[in-house]
Amino acid sequence: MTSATPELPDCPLFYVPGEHRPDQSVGFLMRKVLGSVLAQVDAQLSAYDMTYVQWLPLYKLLMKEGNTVAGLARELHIDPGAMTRSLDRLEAKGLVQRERSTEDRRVVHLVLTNEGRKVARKVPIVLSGVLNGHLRGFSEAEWQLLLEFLNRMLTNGEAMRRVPGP
Amino acid sequence: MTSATPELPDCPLFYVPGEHRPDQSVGFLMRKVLGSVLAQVDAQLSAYDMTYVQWLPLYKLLMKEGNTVAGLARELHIDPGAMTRSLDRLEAKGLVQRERSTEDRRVVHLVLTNEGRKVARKVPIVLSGVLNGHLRGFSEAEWQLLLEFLNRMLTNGEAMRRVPGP
DNA sequence: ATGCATTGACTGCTTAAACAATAATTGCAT
DNA sequence: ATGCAATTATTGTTTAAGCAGTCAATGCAT
Repeated sequence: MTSATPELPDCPLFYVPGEHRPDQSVGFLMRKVLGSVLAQVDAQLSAYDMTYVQWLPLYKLLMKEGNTVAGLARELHIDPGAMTRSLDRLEAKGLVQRERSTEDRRVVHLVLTNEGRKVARKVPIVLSGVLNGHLRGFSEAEWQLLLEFLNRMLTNGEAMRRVPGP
Repeated sequence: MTSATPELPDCPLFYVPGEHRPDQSVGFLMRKVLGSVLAQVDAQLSAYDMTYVQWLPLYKLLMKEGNTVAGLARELHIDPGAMTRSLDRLEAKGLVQRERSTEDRRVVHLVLTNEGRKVARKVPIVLSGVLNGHLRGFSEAEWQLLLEFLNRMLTNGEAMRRVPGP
């Protein structure tokens, strides 16, 4: 109809299938950066018998952003089934408790134990330290620019989800 | 000894534990961006009964960057055990073949089947399209800057690994 | 040349997340 | 009010990755 180009007209051509160089791919690099951050965070959190992913629901509970299985699953963009099993592990460690609701007997209310609250509050310290460490040498402006880039990529991604790509 | 600050002296303080805002965290944003990229790539690859992570070893084989279980595991920074099971699935799909080495009878040589080669070559097309889509509106300079930022974070991460943080 | 450490592949167990199916509620529409 | 649709939590199954342990083969040192 329009032309023979397989890409949308206003799409940059930074990446061309023929010359695929992983070390110049934002996706590949971001995977590595994220892997580095996660590894160091988890290494420090192992002292509390905790990991980053296990902390996420605890933090949501602490911040009162959800207090049911389905609520947390929606917040964390994961499957309710996965959430159930995550909570099984957290409950086994004595960090959260399940309490069947009396108003709506389908829902289970989740509450942090004292131990859970204590652990949940320690994680942001580790997180901040590791992130700051990875940003050593960055100016405030550079940091803001990086955040802007990431937000723009996210917006582009959502736009593509609405209008599936070429 | 030196001072009371809990951070290394030349570490930026972009993130402070007290005021933890996930939507301003590079880690959190990168997780979301990467999730978006991966979801769209895998959605398109499902047409070939393939996923991004399953493609990685195929690509390494295609590029002749490793042709044994241990070699691929090292290249992809994953556990040899995980690699074995990945290859089980790829072999079951008829994309790779195992051939016990005759020189060193411990090693298993991996070879792409014709089907495997065909699939492996299709993935970079999808990958490029999705990445370009996420970079819509980026100038060449901005893209380069983003790559530079990521590389600097990676270097910082490696430095921290050598000298474990504060 | 024998002994021991290393390497390569594999297996069992755990965490994690996705999809699908199920059972028990709840709520809404006719 | 009864029936059906939606919601909630859970369980099974698959893919994936990590750690630890096993077994066979190799190679190096004494």
